[in-house]
Amino acid sequence: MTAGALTPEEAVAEQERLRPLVSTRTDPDLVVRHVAGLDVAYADDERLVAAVVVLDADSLTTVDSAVVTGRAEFPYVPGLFAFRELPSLLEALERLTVRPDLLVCDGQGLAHPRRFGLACHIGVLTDLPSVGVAKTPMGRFAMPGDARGSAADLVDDGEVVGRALRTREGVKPVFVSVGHRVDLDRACAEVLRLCVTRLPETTRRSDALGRAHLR
DNA sequence: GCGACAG
DNA sequence: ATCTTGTCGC
Repeated sequence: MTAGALTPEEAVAEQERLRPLVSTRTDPDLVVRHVAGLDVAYADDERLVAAVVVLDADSLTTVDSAVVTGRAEFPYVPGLFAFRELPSLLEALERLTVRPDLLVCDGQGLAHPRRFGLACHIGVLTDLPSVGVAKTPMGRFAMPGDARGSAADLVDDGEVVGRALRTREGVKPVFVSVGHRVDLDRACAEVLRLCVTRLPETTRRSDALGRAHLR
């Protein structure tokens, strides 16, 4: 037998198996000094580059990074997005020499049809606190105020699954949701302090690093 | 049957 | 995700 890729049905089953392990609680002693940003860049639908950067949360200085080139073993299917990027991202995380206190993922956490987006998945598998920061919403929301820091509930199927967060005055909000071992308020606070422009520096730098390695 | 649907 | 420069506005 070959170690074939999961079928979509098996992937859904895997999400439902792991979902109960997600924690929305923040360790009272959690101090976020090193924050990791995770992102994947694609050369085409096959070749990809997973990039992880670790920043000092106070100075926003890059203190570590890792890059892994790989191949997508799973098609892009909304709701199963994690299965496309997870293997390479986990490998990149293993190559870090600095252990992050928090993971910032490019995508959703609990704001997912089965409440188990990429941020939850990677958080549970690594047992590290994680948050999801998405550029487009997975749910409905009322537009938050114009000031930096304004926020509004992100609601899906009658549940608050995350928050639309204005990270920069007058600019379209981002969508923050809990991944693992952190609460929504703390998640938003951590994301906000990482933002100089609309997107967190963690995602901006991991994105730039990944693209640079496509060549 | 038709639309929705992270990256 | 990716294809893509200059340009309008504060």
